[in-house]
Amino acid sequence: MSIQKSGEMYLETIFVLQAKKSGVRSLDVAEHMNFSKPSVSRAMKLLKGEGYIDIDKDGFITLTPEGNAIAAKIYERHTLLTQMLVRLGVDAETASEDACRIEHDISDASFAAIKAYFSKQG
Amino acid sequence: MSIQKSGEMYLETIFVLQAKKSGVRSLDVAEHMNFSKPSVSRAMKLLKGEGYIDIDKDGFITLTPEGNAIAAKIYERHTLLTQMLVRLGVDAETASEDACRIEHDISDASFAAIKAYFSKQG
DNA sequence: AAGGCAAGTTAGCCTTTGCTAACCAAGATT
DNA sequence: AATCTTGGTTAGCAAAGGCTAACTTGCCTT
Repeated sequence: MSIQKSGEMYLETIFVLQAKKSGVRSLDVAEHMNFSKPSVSRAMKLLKGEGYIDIDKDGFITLTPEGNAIAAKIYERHTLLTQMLVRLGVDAETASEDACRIEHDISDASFAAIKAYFSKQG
Repeated sequence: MSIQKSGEMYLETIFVLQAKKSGVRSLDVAEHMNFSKPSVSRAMKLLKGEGYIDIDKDGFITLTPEGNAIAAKIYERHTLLTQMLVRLGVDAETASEDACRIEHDISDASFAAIKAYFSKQG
């Protein structure tokens, strides 16, 4: 079966952490998401098995091209949906929290429509 | 713990069915949602235990005031989110499917903001 | 060398929520 | 009366995805 919401969240987190620091490990992901080490450990094993990430012998995680594509897509959604909500008057924190859920739920078509609408004006 | 997404979906379905026919039973819900009878049976037991629905001796289901409040809220979200997406150019079916997921995820604040924006103009 | 810390893994539990198989109970039909 | 159909329930499985407890491993320090 295809990737799940939780998988998308993990990939997005890795993506974000990679942008700020060099060398992302399981523990960084756990801290950032507020999950336990074993939860992340299992998730990483699955994501690796599905070909979305690589883990080197020292435990450093990198996104494969497939993993990166998903992460980047979700991250773009997160950013744009947050912006949209903020523009409509929602406070930044709430906007980000809501975006974090919607980003996994919305179809490509709907996201494209929202993006088009809120890009060209506001 | 508070009501779950799945609970919201069941309540919304009962709400919708109530609007079209008099006397909603478990089986109607199952058919409408494409779920098995036992799944719905269990869900109804839970919703009843939580005070969201009543079930009479003949199996007819009615929403309690609390259940109705949730159902109406979710249904309003569904309707308005669908409308919004359609207005942005998404086809009706996709819009409805996406709305069906987003309706459970969004905060009151964000929904209010979207509603205000898309009500006053277009 | 011996102990201590940091990162990860293993084992196994729990909840949610779908499912099937099989059963029960009540009316309707033959 | 005997059977069939309808609606519902019971029992128990499965997957996803969180958790804790406890172990391993490797390094670092004393």
